[in-house]
Amino acid sequence: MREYVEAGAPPLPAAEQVELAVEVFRMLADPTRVRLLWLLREGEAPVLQLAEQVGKPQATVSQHLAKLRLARLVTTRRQGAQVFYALTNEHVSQLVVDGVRHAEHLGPGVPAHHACPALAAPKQTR
Amino acid sequence: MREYVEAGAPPLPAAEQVELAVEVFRMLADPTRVRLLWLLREGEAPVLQLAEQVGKPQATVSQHLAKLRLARLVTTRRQGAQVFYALTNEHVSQLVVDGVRHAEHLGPGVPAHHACPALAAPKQTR
DNA sequence: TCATCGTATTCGCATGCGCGAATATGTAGA
DNA sequence: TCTACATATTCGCGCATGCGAATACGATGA
Repeated sequence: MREYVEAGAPPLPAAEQVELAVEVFRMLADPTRVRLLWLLREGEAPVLQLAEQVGKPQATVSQHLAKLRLARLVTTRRQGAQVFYALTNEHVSQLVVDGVRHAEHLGPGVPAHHACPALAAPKQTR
Repeated sequence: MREYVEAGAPPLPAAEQVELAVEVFRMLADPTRVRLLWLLREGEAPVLQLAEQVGKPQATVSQHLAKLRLARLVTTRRQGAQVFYALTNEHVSQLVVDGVRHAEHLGPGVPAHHACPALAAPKQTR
């Protein structure tokens, strides 16, 4: 059995890419922001509406939206005095959905269903 | 107080689900842990090897692996004095890959001042 | 049993972040 | 102009966390 090939060059991705990915994950590492992004999947919305829907003060939501905007996860559109926020692309939506769906499989007792039909979850190592 | 809105906009997912997803994202919100998970995509590995590959002291890597284990993202297998860590399932791997690939999509120019001292070089002894 | 290696844990420091309260900016309408 | 509304920003507190150094635990072999 051959193991991995270890040389002086590990298969690590570029450092900057890791940093960028971490930046995105850090944005998703907050319940309020996840809820905001989740709501924005339905379409654009102004700040006050989002604030009411997530049950947080307007200033807090504005701060979170600002961070999400800096991280390029959402974009803005002015209409009169209001500012409508929207997801930058569906990739963001996909990440959020995947995270939440993955969470289903991780409960305190891992009671999730298995995608394996007729197989009692053997150890399929990749 | 219920935090559910019945204004035609459906959907905030269950609170516990959001919390679980956030916990997963928080695990991914650290460069060292992302690198560890990335390396584990190649297969299981003991702590010291991982420590050398990510260029961090053994104690630090052990702490991160412990957190990942508590979050159910990795599993352990003893063989003699060593402990081999491995990814729990492919969902984890998928999330990491998606995050990194999404990072590529964002490209350069994320936020503002980003004086990142982060270099994945395994020779940085801080 | 002791000695050694691999791993896990504890401690203290510094940093970053979410939150709330108060305030500033800015945009329309009368 | 002034007024009202929507959003953005600043400040300070409290809490969580990554890191390194030192140490403790655990398993193997002589």
